[in-house]
Order: sequence, then C-alpha cells, then structure tokens
Amino acid sequence: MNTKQKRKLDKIDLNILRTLQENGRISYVDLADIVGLSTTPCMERVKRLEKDGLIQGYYARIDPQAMGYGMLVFVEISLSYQSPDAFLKFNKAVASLPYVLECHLVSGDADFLIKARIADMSEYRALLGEMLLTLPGVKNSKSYIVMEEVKETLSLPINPSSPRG
Amino acid sequence: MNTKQKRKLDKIDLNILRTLQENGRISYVDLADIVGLSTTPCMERVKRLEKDGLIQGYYARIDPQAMGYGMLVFVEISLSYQSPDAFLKFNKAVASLPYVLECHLVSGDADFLIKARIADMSEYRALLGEMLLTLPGVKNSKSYIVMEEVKETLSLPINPSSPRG
DNA sequence: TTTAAATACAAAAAAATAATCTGTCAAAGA
DNA sequence: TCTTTGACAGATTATTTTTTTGTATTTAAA
Repeated sequence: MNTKQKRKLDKIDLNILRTLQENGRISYVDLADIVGLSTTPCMERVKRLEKDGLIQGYYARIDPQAMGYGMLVFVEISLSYQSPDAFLKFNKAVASLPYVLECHLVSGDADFLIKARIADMSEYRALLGEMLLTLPGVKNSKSYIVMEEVKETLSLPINPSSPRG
Repeated sequence: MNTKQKRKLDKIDLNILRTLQENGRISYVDLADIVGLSTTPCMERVKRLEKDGLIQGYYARIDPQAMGYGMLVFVEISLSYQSPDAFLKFNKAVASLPYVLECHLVSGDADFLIKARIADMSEYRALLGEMLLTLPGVKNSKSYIVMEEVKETLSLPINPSSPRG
C-alpha cells in the first residue's frame, strides 16, 4: 500500500494540512506558530506527512487567462469498445495531452470526462477534432463550454473529525 | 482590470512560472539557479508575478483518500428558471458548500457542472438530496461517478511561445 | 549626441528561517 | 521500577530570504 499511515493523524496534523492546503509557501516558523508548536516538531510532522504521502506536492496556481488559456471546457467521451485494453490505450493517450488538465473514467452516460483549457474556439476545435476524437476507440463526444467559473479550489474540508474513513 | 501586465513576460518569467507551477515550495536560490539568474532579480520577478496576479497562490495538494474523501463525483444541475437572479442565488449557495471543489456555469444540456469529493455513497446521497437538489431553482441533476482518476493536474502548458493571447 | 531616469542585474551584508543537535518529559511496556 | 520510545522545546549551525549597494544597459528627454 502506498498510503501507509503508521500513526493516526491528530488535531495538530490536520491543522497543518489545512493550513498548507491554503498557503503552500508558509514558513515553518509561521506554521508552527499557527498550530501551537515550536518549529522542530512542526517541521518533523510536515516531513512525515510528505513522506507518508498525505502531502502530495506543492503547486503554484498560475492565472490561465494570462497564459493564453481563456477557454475552459469539459468533454464527455464515449468509447466504441469498453474493453480493458481500449480503456488502457485511451488513458495513456489522453494523459499525455498537454491541454487536458483532468481526465476521469466515469460511470453514467459517457465513459470519460475530460477537463481542458485552451485559448479559444479554434483551439477547441483543434483539440476536439485533431486530438480527442482521433484517440483510439472514440465513438462520440459532448462538450460543456464553461461560461463562468463559479468556484474552483483544491481545498478539501479538513476539520477535527477528518479523516472519517 | 485585475490582470494588468505592465511588462511583457519574457522567457525567464515563463520559466519561473513553469517551475513554480510544479514545485511551489522551491527556494529562491534553487529557482534562481534553474532560470539562470542570481537570487535578487529572481525574487523580484516572483514578487512582481504575484503582485500582478499571474501567480494566484501556492497550495499543497492533500491526498483526498487519506482525508476520507474516497469518492469523486461530477454533477450536472439544471435550473428551472434561467434568470440572472436565479443564477446569482445558485452561485452563492453552491460556492459555500465545502464538498464542492468546483462549480461552473456551462453551456450545453445542463446549467451547472459541479465537482465534489465525498466519503462514500451515503455522503453522496446526502450531498445530492440535502444540499444540491434543495438549492434555489434546481430542476434536475445527472451524476457522473468517477471510477478512476486518469489524470488530474493544475499545470498549464507553458512554453516559450506562451502566452498566445 | 549627451544627459538623466529607469530598469535589470550581481554581489555583499543583514535578517530570518530551515535544519540539526541536545536534553527533558511523559507514556508504554518489560 | 526501569527501560524504551516518541514528542517536544531550546540552542546551534547552515541556509535562505531580504535588503542594500553598485554597475551596466536601456529609454526618454535635453
């Protein structure tokens, strides 16, 4: 197993996670202050949380608009054959597409749900026509073009009762 | 305007953004080394990129599974009335729901597309029945339950030709 | 063309933080 | 009780961040 937690997460650990989740570049000094520890044990906890895989990485969020990705779109994809091999091939192909930020295998009407950022309509057409629809085994697609991003966050609700699993 | 770029982004800026996007906690010393500057101008650039809104924040990614959010679901929501007021009310209500990580106003069959993480089926039922479907003006919904997360990243493709806008 | 102002940079110095080390305390088990 | 283990604070050292200083280059005005 990858996520082996030898020790249970206590309130302080959850506080650390909650804080880093919102402020990934906070100093250990400030973090220690927030969670009520001195820096040494605070840092030890962070390192352990990283090692145990609870903290999966630190990322800066870059303004998509400013990078020329003014358009956000979700695309449903259905495959002709739902064989394991077809799924595997599709997975591999789609994961390497740079515009594709997310791809999920879903139950329901479609087979895959893809989230992609592109510059504009012409790039969207290119993405769909030249990249997605030409992937192995694709039958059809349906797109949801985002008109307004109401909410977008990575932050999970972390409170004293988490984790609940 | 919020994203006022007084200066155009050069190759070094893009390199900084690309690096921070993947490693949000890198030190300025190391970052400067990567982009080929000394620490002072490197840090000045980062500060400016933050001030100008190109860097929107730094975030640690926490393992959802370990936090008790083993289930990922996308929910399409249609409203009965597509009035601006109805949208506004729905926006406000859904943005405050903790399980909802994303909510987008979309064109296409549905009105909103929501991404939510919950613990399990019973929490999903509660989310749908007690939170989403009781929001003002909701007509109906359709869910895509994620069986496998093929790809999930925040990283935009940033190369020397970006931004292209 | 020359001068002045602005910008970007490197290098050095100061301040702050990260990382390591040491010792104490408390809990768990022999 | 004694020992071991784990978590912690405080001190120390190493490293990084931040500020300061000075230089080179560019831009705009004289």
